[in-house]
Amino acid sequence: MGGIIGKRLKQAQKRAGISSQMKFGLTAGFVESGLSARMSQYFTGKHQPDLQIIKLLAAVVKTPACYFYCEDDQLADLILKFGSLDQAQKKQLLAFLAKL
Amino acid sequence: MGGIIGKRLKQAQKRAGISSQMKFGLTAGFVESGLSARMSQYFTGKHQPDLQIIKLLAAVVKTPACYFYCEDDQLADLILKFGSLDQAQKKQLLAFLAKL
DNA sequence: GATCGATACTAAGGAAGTCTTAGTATCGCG
DNA sequence: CGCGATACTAAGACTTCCTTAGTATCGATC
Repeated sequence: MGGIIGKRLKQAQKRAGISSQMKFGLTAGFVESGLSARMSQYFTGKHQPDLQIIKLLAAVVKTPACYFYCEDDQLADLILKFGSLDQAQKKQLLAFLAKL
Repeated sequence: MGGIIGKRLKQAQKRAGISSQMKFGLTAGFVESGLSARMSQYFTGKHQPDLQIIKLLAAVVKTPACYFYCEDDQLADLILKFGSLDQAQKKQLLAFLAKL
């Protein structure tokens, strides 16, 4: 029941090799006091961080912010991979897509 | 000033050929009273709708919800087009991406 | 096995945001 | 002009998040 944001946060943290929710938040620049509770609330889906907060977390794991709102696993995968392409590859991909 | 969500809402409304913010919201199932103000606040970026609300609006314009959080225009375009592919085409696309 | 630190989580109130109400301004049209 | 439709804004009601305080679990160390 964690909600999609929590699920994606969990995946992103694991992928980036961050050892705890706390470190995830600290690296994003959040103040330490009460952070454990806050992060937990995001991960469990109790509360929803707004886009500004998601952007800070997304930057830590070098992932497009919209990834955290994506319910479709295939599309999430696409967003992830797109984020790690260089500009030439992005053009190739969009060209391929146009011909489908 | 408008924020990315407002910008994407505007684009999506235009693309879907919806004549007003009000109709956009009504089709999404929101109650009529005060809706004009609400929609305007979303469009101008004064207030941020949460993901549940974005999902209802996204369904109206047949667009993945994460599109509305996407700041990169290229990626937004990719998300849009991905949403209109059939399953076979999606597989082709992901296969192409794997070979990049 | 007891203790300690680190981690994840929850409850409850204070803080900050959204939603509703009410109203303004603009535009096109009869 | 007068009217309806549209987009927008201000301010309070209302809802949600953030902070404080505390619980529970797990490993490691003694």
